[in-house]
Amino acid sequence: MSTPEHLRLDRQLCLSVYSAANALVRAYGPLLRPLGLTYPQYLVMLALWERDEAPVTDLCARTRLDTGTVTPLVNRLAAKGLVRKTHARDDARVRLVTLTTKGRALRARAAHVPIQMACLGVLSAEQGAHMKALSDTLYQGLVMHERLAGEG
Amino acid sequence: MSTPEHLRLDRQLCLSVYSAANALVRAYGPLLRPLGLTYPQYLVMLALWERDEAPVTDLCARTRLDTGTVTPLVNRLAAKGLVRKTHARDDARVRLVTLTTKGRALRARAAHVPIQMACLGVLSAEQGAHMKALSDTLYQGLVMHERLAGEG
DNA sequence: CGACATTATATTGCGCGCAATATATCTCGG
DNA sequence: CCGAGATATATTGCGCGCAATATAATGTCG
Repeated sequence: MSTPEHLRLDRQLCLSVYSAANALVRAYGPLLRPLGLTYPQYLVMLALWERDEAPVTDLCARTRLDTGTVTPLVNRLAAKGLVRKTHARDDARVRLVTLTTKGRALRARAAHVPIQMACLGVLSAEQGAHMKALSDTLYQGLVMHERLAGEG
Repeated sequence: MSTPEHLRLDRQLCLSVYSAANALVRAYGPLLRPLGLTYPQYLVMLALWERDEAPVTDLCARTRLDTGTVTPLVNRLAAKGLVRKTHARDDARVRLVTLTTKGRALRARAAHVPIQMACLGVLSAEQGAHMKALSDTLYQGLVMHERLAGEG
């Protein structure tokens, strides 16, 4: 018997999104390797380049990564001398992640990265914008769903 | 000084796609765990449910995973008794991955998975179709780009 | 004040993604 | 037939994703 429509691999939205995301991360590789960063590390650095200092939880929220990923990742950034971890004065639980001079300096060398990626020219500006909007909708819808399931 | 537009985290298409893909895989978790499958394992099973037997390379191509991922993954599927590995008669290099009876039987229990996912209702049918088209375009463009870079 | 939930972070274990490398086996030109 | 590439698969090492768990500090409410 033949495969029902909905089980066909080429019909799965998830495979398309999954493989596109993986290919995207691979595409960043050649641009980030010279900077000594992986793609998720780059996300955290982007967050810090916007604000020199942030609690781990804040980095998790803005990069959409989880604490199990961010804690060791930040330790690796610290080992490279790009960030430092300090204690917040008002709340002994929170660890502030702070850019070092070296970490701040890396921003200049990273400035070309988004530009180069855009220049791969795989999607037009409108396609990119549309894809971003749909991805954000999907992300937020799924996260919402997780929350609901988590309570019930 | 403030962050230039193109370095702003909330402007990155890649973060949107990346986090959407991760959320999608997480969303499959509760549906696949009862079947004893991870999401990439599910992709390989989908490929095999379409055709009982396939060389590893063929599975890689259809699931868009690479050999370093698929080889140990298939070994885990074999350990669960869902597949078997045999030798092709005509070419001693290729290993055929074959569904076992147990693996074939699992298809019935997986039939509801795509339906349940669709019923999360995060994207409309048109949005889903559009997102799939854009994702495939992005994937194929990036893979094309990898190939070109790989040669030069 | 003291039990108890909540919050911030860290840790562990397993599977995956990927680059790099290794090892057969095949193909093809000479 | 022989040797140079090409092809199919496997292996290794590291970083990440995530669920589950642990630990400590904070907040809250009786």
